[in-house]
Amino acid sequence: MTTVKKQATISDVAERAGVSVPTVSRVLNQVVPVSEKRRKRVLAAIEELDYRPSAAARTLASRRSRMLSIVTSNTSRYGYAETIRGIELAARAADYTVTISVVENDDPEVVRRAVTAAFSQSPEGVIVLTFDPAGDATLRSLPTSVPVVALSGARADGVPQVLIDESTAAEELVRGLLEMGHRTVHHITVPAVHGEDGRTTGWRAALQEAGAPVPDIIEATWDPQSGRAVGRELAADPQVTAVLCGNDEIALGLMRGLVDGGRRVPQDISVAGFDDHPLSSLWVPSLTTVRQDFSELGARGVATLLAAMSDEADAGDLHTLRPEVQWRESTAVAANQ
Amino acid sequence: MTTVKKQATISDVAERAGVSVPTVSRVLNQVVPVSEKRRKRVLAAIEELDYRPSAAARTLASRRSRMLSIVTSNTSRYGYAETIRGIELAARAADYTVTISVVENDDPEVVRRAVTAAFSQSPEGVIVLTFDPAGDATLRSLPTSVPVVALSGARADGVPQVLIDESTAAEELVRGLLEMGHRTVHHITVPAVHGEDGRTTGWRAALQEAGAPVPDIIEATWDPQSGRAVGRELAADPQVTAVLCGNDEIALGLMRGLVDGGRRVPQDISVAGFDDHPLSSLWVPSLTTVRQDFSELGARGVATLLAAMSDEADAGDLHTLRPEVQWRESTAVAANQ
DNA sequence: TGCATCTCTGAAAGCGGTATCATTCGATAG
DNA sequence: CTATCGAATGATACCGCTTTCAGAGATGCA
Repeated sequence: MTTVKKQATISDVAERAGVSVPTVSRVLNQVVPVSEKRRKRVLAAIEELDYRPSAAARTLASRRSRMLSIVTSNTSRYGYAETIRGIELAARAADYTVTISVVENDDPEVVRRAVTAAFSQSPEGVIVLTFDPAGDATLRSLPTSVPVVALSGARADGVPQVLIDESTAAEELVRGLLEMGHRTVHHITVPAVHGEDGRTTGWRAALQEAGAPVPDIIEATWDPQSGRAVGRELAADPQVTAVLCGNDEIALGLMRGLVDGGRRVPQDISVAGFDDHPLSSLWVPSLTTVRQDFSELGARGVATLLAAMSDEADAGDLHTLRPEVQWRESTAVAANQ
Repeated sequence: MTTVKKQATISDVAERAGVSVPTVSRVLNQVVPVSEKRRKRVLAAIEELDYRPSAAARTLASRRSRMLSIVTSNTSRYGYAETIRGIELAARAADYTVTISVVENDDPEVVRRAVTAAFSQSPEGVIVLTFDPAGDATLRSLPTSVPVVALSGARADGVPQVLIDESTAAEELVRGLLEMGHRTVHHITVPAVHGEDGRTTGWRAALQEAGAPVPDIIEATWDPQSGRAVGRELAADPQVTAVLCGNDEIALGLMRGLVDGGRRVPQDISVAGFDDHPLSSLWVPSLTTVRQDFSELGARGVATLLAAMSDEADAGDLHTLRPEVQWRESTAVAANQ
């Protein structure tokens, strides 16, 4: 079985180096100067004993956990995973450790447990991914004992926030599609926050501005297979010539469903997604989509949170990221009927 | 700015409930009985003060952090993300919190920093994802002060391990392809652990067993675009009629590259992947691949680690998961030439 | 050389819990 | 009513580190 040898403590190091415990602490935290002579001895002792400070003891004594907590409903889906990666990178650069707590859905009890888990480590700040109802519900039930930042695609009140301006990008996409001769653009959504997400808002605005009909919204789940099911249905509807999807995974599923139903993309139907999933440019046809810089979103989230933690930010703060439309093969001029 | 009110401590609760501090601790940990009367008072006080125990203080006093640490080179790629999700779920069920530390590559300094980060929280156990060289290097430089489990696609020595038996599945895949009339099967790998991964071993074994030629291995990176580049090259080589890829993302990239080069899948060339990425069944054509249950891998990893933590496991332990071949549209009988 | 002024260092007191152990309480038996 | 014993409770001592705070050395200037 694994050999277990006891971890050295700060007093082991102090003893070995022939200095007091606080002196070791000082060389560790390098804020108060320590004479070169002792400093070297301490460093050597640390090396020899393979000493690693106990984060728990540090947290307790300093009342600073150097931890940030992420609350999210999902860790493996592309946009979430990339955002989390961005957060973890930025946090590490600022010398913070990140813990993740997962809220599967917006059930109050589930939310409560996730919040408790998030706070059990006494984080100095919390980042909530409000891409969906679960994140949204969490945001509303967070204690106010610690600074919070929301990362999202739609506005939320009372909390500093980094927002991806999905709405403008969606408008651009829809406008482009209309210019290609499509009578209107259908829209498939993923379950959104309370109210409406920016993609939907932009989509509707662009249609109305152009005087185009606004079709009923089609609701899908987060599972790409649900896009396929929708695709099979839409394949039968000759009215549909262009579809904007809430994310790329749904779009890819949709394309497959359309093919299942005997339609061709983009000759018969144009399809656009949202996110620029790493596989979307490899699809046949490659997918027109909106590139969102999720890891940048995460990094900005951390920056905003650190600002809030040092009182340099407030609840009104709003940082906006401009996503970028990528026109690719899955969209084309409308067929002459 | 965000309102900050001070967190209640255990002695606030004790005072409010009119009991001693240890009594509060006992109702919290419910291991020693407490009279119903006091118990109720304590619970009420906890509720009223919105008290949440400090994990740091607990860790320090009990020498049990209730933390598990994952070391991984990647958090957003499919297989990794799913495994991490499985770990997090299983850990939570066992009342453990999970921290992740990322090793970007196998540079010794990078590895050292990741190890330090992983250990700073005094985890009670560590899970290493040894899917690649970075994870592998980490495993070799981990201190032995804490139980470790490796999650992997190839054998590693001296550590309890959960292994996906890729080799058998790869053999099955190659054998199937040969039976479809392909002269041989080419193989594209992703950067592997030292030595060879199970996919490659199984691939070679099946070819040799059938007396088929064993082509040179083609090396790709973890980036799906590298698969596309390979595809464009292979499209020009008439010898190539079947390709086994190290993972689905490469396979999807490859298919795109083949299409770019004017070849059809599966009519001209059969392609198979590894992982059963959620999008692989939606591709056109849908991808033949090997379904790996990553979240089960994570769950088993936690189970094994918990066993090791209670001395019920040892370094020789090896649990094996049998993945399952999924035959889909991207593979077909060889064209008559 | 003497004294004020900085620097650097160590002693001591916690941070918020848990573990140990002695004590008290309450119920039962005699 | 008292003796007895187990169950419930509280006092006390840390866990490993940081944070005062005061003292010891080193340095500068008169």
